[in-house]
Amino acid sequence: MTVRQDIHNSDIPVLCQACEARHHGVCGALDPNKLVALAKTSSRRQVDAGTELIGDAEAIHSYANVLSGVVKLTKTLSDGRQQIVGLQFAPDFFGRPFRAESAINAEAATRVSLCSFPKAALERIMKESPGLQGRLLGQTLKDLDAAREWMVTLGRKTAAEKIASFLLLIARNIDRVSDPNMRTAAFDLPLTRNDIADFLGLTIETVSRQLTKLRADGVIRIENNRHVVVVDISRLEARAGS
Amino acid sequence: MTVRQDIHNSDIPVLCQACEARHHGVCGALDPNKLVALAKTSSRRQVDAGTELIGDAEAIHSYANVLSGVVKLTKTLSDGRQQIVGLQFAPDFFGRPFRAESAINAEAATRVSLCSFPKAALERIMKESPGLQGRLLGQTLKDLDAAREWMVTLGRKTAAEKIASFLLLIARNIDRVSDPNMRTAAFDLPLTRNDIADFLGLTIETVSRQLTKLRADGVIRIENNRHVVVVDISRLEARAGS
DNA sequence: CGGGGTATTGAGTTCGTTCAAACAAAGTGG
DNA sequence: CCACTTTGTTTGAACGAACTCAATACCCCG
Repeated sequence: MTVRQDIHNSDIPVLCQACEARHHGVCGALDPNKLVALAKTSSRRQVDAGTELIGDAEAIHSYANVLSGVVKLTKTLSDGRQQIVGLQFAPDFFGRPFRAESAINAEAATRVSLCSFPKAALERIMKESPGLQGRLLGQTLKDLDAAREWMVTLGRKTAAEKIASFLLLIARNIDRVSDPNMRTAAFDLPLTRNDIADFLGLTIETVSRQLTKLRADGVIRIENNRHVVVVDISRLEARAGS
Repeated sequence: MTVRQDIHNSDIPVLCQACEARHHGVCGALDPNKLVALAKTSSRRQVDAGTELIGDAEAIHSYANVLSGVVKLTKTLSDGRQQIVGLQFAPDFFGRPFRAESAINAEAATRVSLCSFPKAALERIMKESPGLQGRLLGQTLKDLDAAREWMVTLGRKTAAEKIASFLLLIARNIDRVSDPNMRTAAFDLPLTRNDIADFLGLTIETVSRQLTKLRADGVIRIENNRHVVVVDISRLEARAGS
């Protein structure tokens, strides 16, 4: 990708010029001055799948934009039962404003690249840029909508419908099938069977059986356990129980 | 309750003086001038249980503070299966900023009194009062935390644990048992068995059986189907599966 | 080729559901 | 005032979807 060199971009920190978050993420609310200030304290990094980003009941030191990969947010009961309560895809923002402690655990589900900045820096800039607070509210509302949507899936859908809903969620976020005339999709699953089970409130065996059933029915193909080809998206939607 | 007549309160609209939302709710962010402006367009009203406040896919015309009673937020699948995705207690704010359409349905679960204001008025004042946006973000984060907490309940808890978690939620919000040395609680259930089932992702029969079991085990007493006395809160907590 | 993590498949069980009936409280109207 | 509906709740018996436990298969990587 070539970086545009016109006069406007010259004010934008190099780090941010090609960043998706600058257009659709929280950084889009910032003028060049603020962006420079934030970029000074921010740092990009790549982490492997399985890296813990925010520990449950740990102090929160930083916020981050997800630039690529998938971050899973989990909660765990005292006896070890686990539930994934959210997935963050690029260019989502994550972190917990206005709270010293996090009630959830954030972990890289895949290899993830992040742009993170210290809590203090973001909160200072937030005071000066009301637009940033609005973006943050927007992100939070989006997360809330997603959480409530998933509550329906968890509380009222069958195992078969849960799996179909999950595959659609991934297809829409990884393969970006918002286009309704797109008939097919293909992607690598960002989650293991164990993660999928923890996301859907099922066991790994049930997840496996339902995937096998979708494959046997010709709705999907699975290659190497992780790569999924959705043969016909509308057939998958029909099984997701809208 | 007597209204204080000192010089400060004289600037506060009569409607707001005794209002809980002015201290803990979104209105707390407003100075007297802004409060007067908002109060001019706002109106109090009481509605009966079952009244629809926001229809799914309907345009949103107003926001509201819940002053008393309980509002349930529901989502419905195309075949009629329903899930309650949130409960709003006083002095919660509800309504959906930045979106013309609501994806959820809001209905009074009990008799509810509301202080509602038109969408446009709130959004205008929000531009002028950055503190209000912060409060709104705070309310949204609170809702998000509650939703994620409930996702764990829906996805990973047994029917018995779901019922215990539900009773604790109600006890904490209706009877305000935040005090940890409070050993007992009593309240009227704000939801029917049907609502409880829709909140917990269960059937009414399972809800009824689990309540009967808690009663048989001496953890709770039930009077007139609606009034619940929690004999020992810590025993209920032990059954909620933290 | 072997080994370790991950995924699939099978058999039996359990928890919550479904279907059905009885019960209770609160109207409604003759 | 009492039969009769209506609505909400409880209880029972049988069923089934998802779980548990156990064995087998797959895939990557050294």
